[in-house]
Amino acid sequence: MTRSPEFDRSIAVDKALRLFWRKGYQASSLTDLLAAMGIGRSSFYAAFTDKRSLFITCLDLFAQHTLDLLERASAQRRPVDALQGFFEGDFPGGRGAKRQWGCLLVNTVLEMSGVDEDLAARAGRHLDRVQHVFQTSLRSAGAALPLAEDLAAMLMLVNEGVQVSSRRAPPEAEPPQSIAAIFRLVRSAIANPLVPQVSREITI
Amino acid sequence: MTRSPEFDRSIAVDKALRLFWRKGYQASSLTDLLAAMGIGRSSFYAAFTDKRSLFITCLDLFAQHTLDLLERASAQRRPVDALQGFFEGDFPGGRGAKRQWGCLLVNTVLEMSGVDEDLAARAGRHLDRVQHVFQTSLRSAGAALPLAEDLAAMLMLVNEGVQVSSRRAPPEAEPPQSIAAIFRLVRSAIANPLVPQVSREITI
DNA sequence: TGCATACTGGACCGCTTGGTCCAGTATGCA
DNA sequence: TGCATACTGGACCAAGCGGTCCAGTATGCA
Repeated sequence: MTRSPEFDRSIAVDKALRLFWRKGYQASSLTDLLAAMGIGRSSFYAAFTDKRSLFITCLDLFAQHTLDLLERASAQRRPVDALQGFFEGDFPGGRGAKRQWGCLLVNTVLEMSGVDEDLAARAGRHLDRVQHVFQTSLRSAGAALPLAEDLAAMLMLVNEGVQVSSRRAPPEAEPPQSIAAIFRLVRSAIANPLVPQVSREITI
Repeated sequence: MTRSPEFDRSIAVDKALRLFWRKGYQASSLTDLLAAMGIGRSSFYAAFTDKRSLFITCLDLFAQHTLDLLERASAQRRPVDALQGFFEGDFPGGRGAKRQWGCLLVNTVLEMSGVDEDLAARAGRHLDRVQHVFQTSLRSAGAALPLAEDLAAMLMLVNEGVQVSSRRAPPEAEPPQSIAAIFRLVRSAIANPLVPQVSREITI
């Protein structure tokens, strides 16, 4: 009765995700996508409606993978260790994939704001959820609320920055030393909250 | 004899720069560019050869503006204050422009790597020069060499990250509190270099 | 074996893209 | 005033884009 598609949907989505991840939304042409996914045009539109719809699927999938990974890492290690491991390159798609292509969410915010605000906002909402996980980890590591907020926001900036520098480095490069330096700062800020806690209002 | 063009070249380049800055390279179509610059197609190709060539011009110009601004700021204020001011939104194009559209160099690295490696590498080289200025400022603020290197690399990551978060915030938003938090960490690391200086080799 | 189902490959479409070309025209000089 | 210069607007082009359509075919069931 109902024939099943001749390709594995989840594998095809994964292939598409990797292409979008590497080249961005606009630069991934339909022809590129079809070649990467190994399917024909009709099958593509039958299964995924649209290039844009497929991209949204990939975006949501990527965000879910990222959150899952963070959650699993936090369950196994001390919270700050888990965060550091995340920054140093553990990621969906295997170790090193993150450093090679950056974070699809970050890339999308940058590429699509001013071009497709809905896509940019969607990626931004996913990033908010990631930041919230950062904050939770920091709190459970002992950071008080305002400090945890600040540090989470900072890690978010760093996370976004890592993606950029990763794209400038050869794929086999070591994770940047600066990550280790940042986490030294983070640990010392948590261990010794007295120092930096001066007058949020005045400094701003 | 030689007629001068009817448009002001530097103004036209500036208009193009702003468009590229806001929308990115790929999403800025020739039609968009012509409308923004207020010139016709033939004049465009006569004056700038190519869309790509014009983009390179804009990229180099932006980098030069950025370096000039950093240099001027460092001459007027204490080095770390100058850096913080830079991060909080002083920029070519007026205060707020940076936070609104990010850093063209960062945007270009992300958009063009995997698409046009030469453009990405060019933007990356400009970013290296910016990072070198960061490092110089930090050294003159009293940071020893390895610490200055680490902090400069960290600020580079943060710089790149700021661009991303800036695109997610409304244009009139205040500079993120996390920048103030980061500079508190930076100042305390310089003032108290004992704490974080533990075993670079082991941590990596 | 034969039919109905529905998935597939590829021709095709209109549109937009970056880029070329040329006739028209404004300019500066004699 | 008239000419030579060279800049300009807009028609035009091939190529590539995302998306549609249909004939062909492999599948599962009776």
